[in-house]
Amino acid sequence: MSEYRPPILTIDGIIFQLIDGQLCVLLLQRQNIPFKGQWALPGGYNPEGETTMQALTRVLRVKTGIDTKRLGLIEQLYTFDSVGRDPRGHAVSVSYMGLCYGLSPLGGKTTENPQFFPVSNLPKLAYDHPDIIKYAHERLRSKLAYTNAVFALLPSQFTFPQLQSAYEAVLGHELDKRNFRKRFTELDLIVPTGEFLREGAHRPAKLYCFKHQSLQSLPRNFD
Amino acid sequence: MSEYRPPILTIDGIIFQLIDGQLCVLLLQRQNIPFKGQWALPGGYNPEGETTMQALTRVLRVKTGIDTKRLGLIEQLYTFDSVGRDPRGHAVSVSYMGLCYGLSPLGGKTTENPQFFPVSNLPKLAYDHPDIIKYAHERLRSKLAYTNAVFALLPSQFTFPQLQSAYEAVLGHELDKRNFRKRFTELDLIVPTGEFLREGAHRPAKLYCFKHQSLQSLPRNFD
DNA sequence: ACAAAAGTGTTAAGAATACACCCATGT
DNA sequence: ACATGGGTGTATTCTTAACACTTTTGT
Repeated sequence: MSEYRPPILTIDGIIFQLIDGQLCVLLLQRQNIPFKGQWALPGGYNPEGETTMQALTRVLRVKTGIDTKRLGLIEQLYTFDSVGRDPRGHAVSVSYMGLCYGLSPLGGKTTENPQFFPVSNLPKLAYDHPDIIKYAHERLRSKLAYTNAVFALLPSQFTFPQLQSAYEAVLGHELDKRNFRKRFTELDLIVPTGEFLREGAHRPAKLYCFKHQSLQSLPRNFD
Repeated sequence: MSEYRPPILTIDGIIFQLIDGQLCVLLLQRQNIPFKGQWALPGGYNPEGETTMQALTRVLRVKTGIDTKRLGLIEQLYTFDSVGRDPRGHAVSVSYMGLCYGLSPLGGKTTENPQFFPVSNLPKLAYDHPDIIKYAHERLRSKLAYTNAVFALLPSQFTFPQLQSAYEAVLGHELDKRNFRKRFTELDLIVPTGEFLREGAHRPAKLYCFKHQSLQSLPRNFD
């Protein structure tokens, strides 16, 4: 087993965020071949001695200025390993899905122009990244349906309309306002903070916060 | 990037089968250090140029005599990558869950004594394999709840009591016979073959087969 | 005739869906 | 006073859950 040679190991991050009621994903513009100039998911090499999670943290920090601690939720998605997926050679990519809120401006001294794009309107993408994003969106949809994962897409205080609009953006269809409020209230996941959000010429909205900022599964599904 | 060194890449298979109404998992007894003599999931190295699925197929064939074509369903589970999980060095393992029926005797000229063990009564296991099996069982449970995955645990012809018992073995609790039959019948996944299974001093059971032997998700959940 | 597992329907409780008006604010 | 989005309840349909006896066979 001494002449054993492993494939290259890489990681990719699919970082979702809601912007203007739209589900968006973080992309950057490649500065090198292959796919120079094209948009791609943030990703990079995973060397020996580093876990995939550590590699992801490093890559996100260096290439996008995002600290993984600012992701409200992060979980391993899938490992993509088609031999031909990277033109440079056999590369196995462990992908992670992350959810965040309010990271739009993207500090960091990066050269790769990181930006969030609406998943409904993506630019031409490098590698098999369109498939990976589709897969991640699918996973996110079901995650939202049977867990409290929305918390990671919202600010610490939020209104019921914001909460509902987060669900609608991810699920891709509208929900009935009264039924949504009734069901979500019964789940007993959120409490009113006592404050209100005033914005515009209309009734202010009650602010709520989640009781727990950790993932838990729900007894019944949203869809 | 020329001095980049990847971790070792390995694959592991979690192969489930029902035996005597119990959910069982395939293990083999290690002949080499580390963990010499202990039971472990079938697994092995994934060299450059081979997909994880190809590596799994090769390893299962060589170590257990099982052809992956005889698995009714196989899907990627998770990638385990704690740096300390293999005492020989940093090894990242892509795991696959497989479901099969009737592979008990295990042909093949193997030296590692492959055997199926009930998940409720496992021997001492090497590595982090107890965690991996727990994770796989959890996934299987939810897979059975919202897809037609049972087909992969049953013979091509089966009775309603066998079908129900497969669910009970995986879910770990009993189901109401009449409700189960009603709901499963409504799903319209199976058709009577016209034959009967006679075994013992009681009424023979109608045999059914699945309309499709491919994974599809169900509108409503079993649990 | 008896033991053993297969097969079959109904009812009641709970969950999901559809639906329309009043409320609080800024201009 | 009016435009804007926030907030609220009920009736109907569908789904789930609980439950007991008859049928067919082998011995």
